[in-house]
Amino acid sequence: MLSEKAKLPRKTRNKVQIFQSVKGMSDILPKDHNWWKAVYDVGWEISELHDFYHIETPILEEAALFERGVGEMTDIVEKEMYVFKTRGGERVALRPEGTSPVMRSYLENHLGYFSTPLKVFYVGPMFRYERPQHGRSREHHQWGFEILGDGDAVYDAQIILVTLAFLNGLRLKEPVLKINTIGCRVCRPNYRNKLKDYYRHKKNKLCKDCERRYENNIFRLLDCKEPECVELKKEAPIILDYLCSACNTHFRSVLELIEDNNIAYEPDPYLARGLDYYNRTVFEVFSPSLPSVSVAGGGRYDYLAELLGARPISGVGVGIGLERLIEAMKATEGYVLPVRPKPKTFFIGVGDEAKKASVKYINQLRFSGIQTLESLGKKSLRVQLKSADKYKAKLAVILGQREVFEGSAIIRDMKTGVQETVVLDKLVEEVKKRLKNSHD
RNA sequence: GUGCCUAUGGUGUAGCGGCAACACAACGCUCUGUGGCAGCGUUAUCACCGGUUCGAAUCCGGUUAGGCACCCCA
Repeated sequence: MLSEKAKLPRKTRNKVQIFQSVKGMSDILPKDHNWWKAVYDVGWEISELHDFYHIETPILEEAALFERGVGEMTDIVEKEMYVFKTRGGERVALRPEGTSPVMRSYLENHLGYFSTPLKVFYVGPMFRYERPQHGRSREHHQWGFEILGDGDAVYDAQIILVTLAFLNGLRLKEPVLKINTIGCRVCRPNYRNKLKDYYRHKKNKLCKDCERRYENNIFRLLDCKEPECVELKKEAPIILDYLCSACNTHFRSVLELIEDNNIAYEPDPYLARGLDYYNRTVFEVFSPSLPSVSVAGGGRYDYLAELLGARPISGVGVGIGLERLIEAMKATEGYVLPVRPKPKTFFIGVGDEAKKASVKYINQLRFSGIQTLESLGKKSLRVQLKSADKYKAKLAVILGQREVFEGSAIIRDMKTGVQETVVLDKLVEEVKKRLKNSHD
């Protein structure tokens, strides 16, 4: 439990305490405007191209939804979920992941009637009470794609394709797709037994953590990095040899489909996922510019609906970590954002009368779809022009007392310094004309 | 939850027991109707509390916060 005593904020100024964001949560700042805009713009465009529809579920859900869906024994639910009681006594949780809420909504709103399979995407914050670290915080944002209502391998492939299309649309270089299958409830227990058999007499050679994993989560033992465990792993049975024929066929189909689309992938027989609802296909995507953590992870979850107490409904989906994605974009050498900013117009008003008129004409320009900046709080023409330069405006409109009196305005091309006087009432079309002629 | 490291203007750093310095950013002025340059100015009781000392940003202890690794994950 957290201490009841309020913790002192770190920063103090003249003995006044300054608040800071709670541990592990950070602000998305104006300086990153273009990065987030690129992600949202590309995300929406790709989603529509791939026939995914928007869905948003509440950030708060009944805690039991995740306990049953994600699994009570998983780390996410056991030690990372924000759970609390509301004033009315309901036990709720900040969502740690997006798939269970989407399935809840599917069942509650009978979304199968909208289309089968249902293809949806969502974007929003997820919360996990973890120790913050590089690439990991207590609040992060995910873009998710889900396909519900059909278990065919073509949908596993489509989830992977839309994920890579998203990354490609953002010009993320050479994403690495790691893929595996974890079988189903027929073949997975079978494989688990084989693994137990293999390690039974080697337990004493494993590292401390893996001794524990042998009992709790034997699959995790396979991606341990301790040298002795890596050595033992070499001879360990791999799941591909123990798949039932249905799972085997399914996995082969998925691989064939992504090969047909020229997607490079790395089979990773040790890839597992930490959520109970997954079966068959699991995958993760890495960026070479951010190799330590995955930017996306997903898989098939044909058991989720049953775990939630409904009839079986197949599903497959992916979560893309947006902070990690943006970090990977930033870390890519020579990276260029895919969205081109529109040319901006800077409006300068000098003198009280002109300032008043400026507000009106700025509003007209904006109404016509022209991004218009200003720093009317500043007095002199020189200083306002300086701002125009700083914000890299394409054009500056100058309105002084003289112009207001004459019913005119000056349009200045910020690059060439060429100025023209135009009729004030035709300002919008004159500005439009000059923006259209520009090539950048 | 375990271990390790760090804390000086808005940002990045210097100072290593004796006057808190530099670069960049922001804002202002030189310059009241014309930007990019230049000069000047403003922005820090050195995270907090306590100890050692004639003297502490500097050494010691505690607190808080942040970072990194493990666990796990987007």
